[in-house]
Amino acid sequence: MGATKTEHFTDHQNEMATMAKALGHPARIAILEYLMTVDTCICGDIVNELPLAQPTVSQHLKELKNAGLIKGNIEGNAICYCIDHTTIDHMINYFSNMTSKIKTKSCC
Amino acid sequence: MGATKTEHFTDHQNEMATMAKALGHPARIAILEYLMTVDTCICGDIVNELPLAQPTVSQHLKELKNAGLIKGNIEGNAICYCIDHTTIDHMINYFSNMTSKIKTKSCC
DNA sequence: AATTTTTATCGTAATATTGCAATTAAGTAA
DNA sequence: TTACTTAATTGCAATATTACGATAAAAATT
Repeated sequence: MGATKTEHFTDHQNEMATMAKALGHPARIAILEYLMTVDTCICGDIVNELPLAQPTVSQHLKELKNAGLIKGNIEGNAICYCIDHTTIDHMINYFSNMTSKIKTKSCC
Repeated sequence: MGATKTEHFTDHQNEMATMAKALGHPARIAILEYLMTVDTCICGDIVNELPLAQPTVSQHLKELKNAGLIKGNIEGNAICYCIDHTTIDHMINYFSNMTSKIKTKSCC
């Protein structure tokens, strides 16, 4: 035991959980916010923006990439990172539509 | 090592990461979706809705509560759960505002 | 009072995450 | 070719998460 029982939940629930999990670390929130603020893809210097060692940042970038939230492109010996609009929009829509889906009256 | 270095990030980044982390499991996505669909607070039967044992569900509910996403009220020998609109709205707004903050052009 | 119902907590095993030093890989520059 | 730069990978220790059986706590029912 110890592993998440993904097979018992819908694809959509697993997909949203995967994206939320990827953002479930302040460093990865910081990376995403940084990628959002720059007006072009950024090559490299994410490491200098974060208070973490290079291997640690590399690992966080990998997780964001695995979750589909960012993309990485090889450019010479550097790598150009940017937001993956398709997946991010998918996640944003999920949360944006939440308000209209909440039918619960506050009773607690 | 192994613990998240929260002290290096802003309060807001940590707060968003905490909420995202709480939703980073399909069972907790499922719980939240269930609480959203019912038009009143639900007493108990969340366990019957999920393919997980009662202690496991109780643990997931605790994490959602710790993240501030849901509230629980004692009602006799049962507990009435419902969405915490204040925090959920906070999270929803964060993601809703993302679209306008993304200045990056797709270049990858 | 004894039983049942409902939910939380404890204890524990399996697995996953976080962080980084050391190293590797792969391109660039000298 | 020999450095230098940039980023990924490996290996490992510390910590956290996931899951559930067993048990406890607390109110309701009999």
